[in-house]
Amino acid sequence: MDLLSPKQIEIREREEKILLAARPMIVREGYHGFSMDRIAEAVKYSKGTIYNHFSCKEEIILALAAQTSAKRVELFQRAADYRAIARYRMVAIGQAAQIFASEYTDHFLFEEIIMLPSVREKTSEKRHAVIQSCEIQCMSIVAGIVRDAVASSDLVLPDNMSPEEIVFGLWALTSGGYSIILKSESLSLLGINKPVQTVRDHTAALMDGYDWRPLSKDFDMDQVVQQVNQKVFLNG
Amino acid sequence: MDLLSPKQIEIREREEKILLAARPMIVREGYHGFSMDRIAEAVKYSKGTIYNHFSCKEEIILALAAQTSAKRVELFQRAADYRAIARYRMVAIGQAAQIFASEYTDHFLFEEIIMLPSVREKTSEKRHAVIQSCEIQCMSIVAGIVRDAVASSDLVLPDNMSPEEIVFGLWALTSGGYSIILKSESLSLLGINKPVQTVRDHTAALMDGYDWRPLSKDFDMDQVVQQVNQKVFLNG
DNA sequence: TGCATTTTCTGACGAAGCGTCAAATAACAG
DNA sequence: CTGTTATTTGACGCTTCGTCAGAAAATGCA
Repeated sequence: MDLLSPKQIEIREREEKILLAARPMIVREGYHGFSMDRIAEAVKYSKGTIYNHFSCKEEIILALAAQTSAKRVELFQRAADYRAIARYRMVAIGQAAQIFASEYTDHFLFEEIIMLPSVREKTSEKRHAVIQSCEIQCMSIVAGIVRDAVASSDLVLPDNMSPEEIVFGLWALTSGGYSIILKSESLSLLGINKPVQTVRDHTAALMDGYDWRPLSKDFDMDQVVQQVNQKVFLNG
Repeated sequence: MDLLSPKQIEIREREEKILLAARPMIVREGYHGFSMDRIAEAVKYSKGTIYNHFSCKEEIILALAAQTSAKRVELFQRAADYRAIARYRMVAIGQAAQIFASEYTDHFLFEEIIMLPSVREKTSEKRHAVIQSCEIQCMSIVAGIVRDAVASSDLVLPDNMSPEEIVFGLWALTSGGYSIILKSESLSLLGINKPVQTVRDHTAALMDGYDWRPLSKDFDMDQVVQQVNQKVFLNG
């Protein structure tokens, strides 16, 4: 049963085509290098037609960010479905975040652009809501794991702290870490040589700080990571 | 003894005047709202003269970010000079970061703009180096406190982890946290109501995770924060 | 099929901003 | 006072954005 008319399908496909052409342009030439005229030329449609799909060039970047946001939810869901104790599933979430960061580097560029207030103002609230919903989904996936840990007494929440607030800390640490890694080329100059490993160590330390069992000294982290890569993400 | 000729002083003053006019314009109207023509009009100099000072409009934003970066170093230095055990001085650093985030909200906007690759390419390496040097100073100030903690046996570094790598974790957590607070308007929707407090709790948990003495359960955090605000930052 | 109506597409156009540079002005030196 | 150098100016060329009147295509109907 076709829910979409042929016309709608054509529109969808063209939208896809535009995004497909835009992505490498933005990555290669940055926010300023890419222009609507050049996209129009690349996809062989007139500028007016492009503007029928996207009300401004920022809207295209927003759509690209929405695409990658959805990918992250997928990765997180895969990680959360790993059949293991809560603490190990958190390792899987950490791996998901790392895979996302290395696989979809673009996303961070797009995100920074669309979050600039001047860009945000002129872009559709609706598409922002899509991204926000992905954010909420990721949050609730991870908060679910925290709840499981509490239910099985691996973790006792501090007074006045919700599972979501625990997740907020890990989120801040991870996103902050990767954002510094991408921005600051001087990390090795500062004495940090394996930043990705260091981020992982810190997330472990943070969970240890909340006394989340098993503590990281009480299990073989490398082995769990390897296990997760094999069973969850089918790598190696 | 005058090291600067009257002419040089005039140039300095004009530069200051330009930056002073630009800052609120950028904050109010964002990266796109502000233009060189409008700045020129505001300071009553011609566009050509503005371009004698700053090679492009992005360079102005870079200069503004450099100003605030220096302010952060000041705050961190003040915090590090607090005469107390290392762990309490870390509380002071946390307060410095919080004061910086609330006092110089602009900085985060400027930083995001200048870090965009397309912006970075066209701005002076020299001014970027100034900002990087501020970053290195902050890092070494905090790493110094970590070293003090190690020296007085309050902290034992994990194998293969340097003081700088410890700082990296706290830096990631704090900057990531404040960046989420600024960007994501949906935090309360996600169940996080006092995010600043939560960031503080997480930094404490992270240090607890490394078993940095005294553990946060073994001293009165609120009291130390209050003490720091009074003695170091002269507030309250 | 042929014609009317609606939808979609097009690219020329106005507006605005960037960065330049030849000419005007000011500063200075003799 | 005049010749030389340094600084300032704003008009100009160029690029890009986003629009919109008219062209082209699709659709409906007799």
